This record gives sequence, C-alpha cells and structure tokens, in this order.
Amino acid sequence: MSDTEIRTYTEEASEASKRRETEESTDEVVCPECGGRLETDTEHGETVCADCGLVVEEDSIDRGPEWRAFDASERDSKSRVGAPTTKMMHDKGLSTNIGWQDKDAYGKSLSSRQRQKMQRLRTWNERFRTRDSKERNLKQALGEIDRMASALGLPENVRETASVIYRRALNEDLLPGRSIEGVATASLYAAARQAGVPRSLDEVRNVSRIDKMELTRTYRYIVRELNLEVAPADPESYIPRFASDLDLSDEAEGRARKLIEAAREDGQLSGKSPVGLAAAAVYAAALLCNEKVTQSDVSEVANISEVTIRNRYKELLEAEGVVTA
DNA sequence: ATGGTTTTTACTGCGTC
DNA sequence: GACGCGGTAAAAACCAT
Repeated sequence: MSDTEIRTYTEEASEASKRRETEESTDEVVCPECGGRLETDTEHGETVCADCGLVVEEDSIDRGPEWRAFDASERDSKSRVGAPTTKMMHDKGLSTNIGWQDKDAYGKSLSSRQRQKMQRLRTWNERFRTRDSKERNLKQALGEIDRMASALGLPENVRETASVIYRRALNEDLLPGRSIEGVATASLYAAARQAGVPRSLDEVRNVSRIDKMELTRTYRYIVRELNLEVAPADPESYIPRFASDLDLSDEAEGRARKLIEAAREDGQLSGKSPVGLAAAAVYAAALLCNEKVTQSDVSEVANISEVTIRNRYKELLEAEGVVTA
C-alpha cells in the first residue's frame, strides 16, 4: 500500500469523526446529571459522561464510513450494500465465517472458556464448509473455470453460466470417472456457446490441461445428460471477433453477416463448420470492401485451413449471386 | 467398427509486384 | 523470386449408424 493511499484513508476517517463531533456537540454538550464532559464511545455505540459514567445515549448511529476508500474512484462508487451473492464462489459467498479474533460483538476479549468454545466451533465450521467432497470439488473447478475464462477473454456472465452447468453436473453425479478439469472445461465451452460468444474447441483446449478427445467426450456427455440446449454455433457469432482481430471496418463486418445470411437462405450452412464459414465470410467481405487481408491472415486468426476458406468463400459468393440475381 | 462427409495436408501452376 | 491465390488428390478427422 502506498503512502497516498494510507493518507487518503486516514483523512477520510478523521473527517468523519470531526463531523460526528460537531453534530453531537450541538445537541448536548454536558452531562444532564453532573454537568461533566460527554464522551462518545464508538465501539459500544454509546454516549457517556466522562465524570459520572451516566449513559446519555445508547445505540447511537455510527455516521462514519462503513467502507474504506483508497482512491477517488472508490470513494465515488461507495455503496452501503453488502457483497453480492455469486455462483462463482463455491458457497455463493454466503457461508458462515467465524472471525479469528477472540472478540465478542462489542470487541471485548473473550473469556478463556469462551475462547475454547469458539475454537471448537471454528474447527467444525471449517470442516463442514469444505469437508463435503462435492464442495471441495466445486471449489477447485470454479477456480479452473475462472482461470480459463480469463484466458479466453470471456465475460462474467459466461463464467456464471459455466458455474451453473458445472454445479448441475455435480449434483447429477456426472463426475465419477471424469476429471474435474475436463468437466469444468466442457462446462465453460458449453456456456460460451449458449451465451453466443463461442470459442472453438481448439481455443478452449489450448487454455485447458486436457486433450481434445477428453474434452469432446465430456462435452457430449454432459450435454446429453443435462439436456442442455446448445444450438449449433452460429457462424455469425464468430464474425465480430475475427473482424476485430483483423482490424476490419464495421462495413466489412456487416458485409460478412450478409454473406452468411445469403448462404443461410441458400441452405449452404448445414454440415459445414461454423468457424470455417465465418472465416470465409470475413475474408470475402474484406475483398468486397477493398480491405487488404490475405487468406493466411484469416486462417491464422480463425485457426482454419486456407483450403477451407477458399472452398467456403466460393460457395458464399455463389449463394450471394443466386440471391441477388 | 464402418462408411460417408468435411477438413487438412501437401503440392503444383498462375499471375503480379 | 517471393507472394497471394486457386485448384487437386490423398490423408485425417468427424459423425451417425
């Protein structure tokens, strides 16, 4: 943590306490009983008289910040809500946590007897939290999903979906005999397709530790067992990514979409690999828009052979010709 | 396991800069 | 002559049966 961060925080805190002092001093300055000085005990939420100990106010509201802001943007986005629940944490972030400090709710130290009790509770709570093999399984798998999703640049919602799929697979006892990594990878692959931001099997495999055969096998398996509805990948969903990887204009991108549409009308889409079609459409569109892209460029970003691009793009142009003619 | 389809690999010829 | 492009044949991969 840098110096500036520390200063920002302490300033924040002292400002808040100053504000609190001034606000309350306008109310009652002295103790109504003995006229002594009043003190605010923030830890207990009380206002007490320093001389006679009279509690003037109980359960006072702490107007200080309940968040810590380390920079300007954090201060701007300060929020009074708690952490959102998330499916990305194995317990949705909601499980019980027993603090490590031996303090009670008021911050007082615990008696040794209490301390021992809390120690036992901590131990058991921790055991219940992670003992279940399923939970531990999930913990690891979700970590993997997160890692792979980041590597592939997939958005949050895809990770969430992948997590849900994985959770379902786990609940249906689909795991025995399959690797955690494999199912996690397959879940992510399926999630990406469902979300309309597909990554090819190869791309997914590249960031995973499993081989392609295991991935396809596992993927098919969980799709079948969970009755996941995964429509065949739409070539169009690959277009934006390829187009941007090749620095093409929006115009070319739109053109590529139209080519795919034309081919769809013509019934040229079925049976062909969506990636190949998308690659060919992007290539053809670039030509039509006079934007310089070579076949090998496209084949590289799409991981598709040049031959396939040639074959597809011939067909695409024909289909387009048929429709426009 | 098998056969049909699609994709890939490897190679060759053509035109252009 | 290197490069981009187009084509072909055979091998490999994929998929449903």
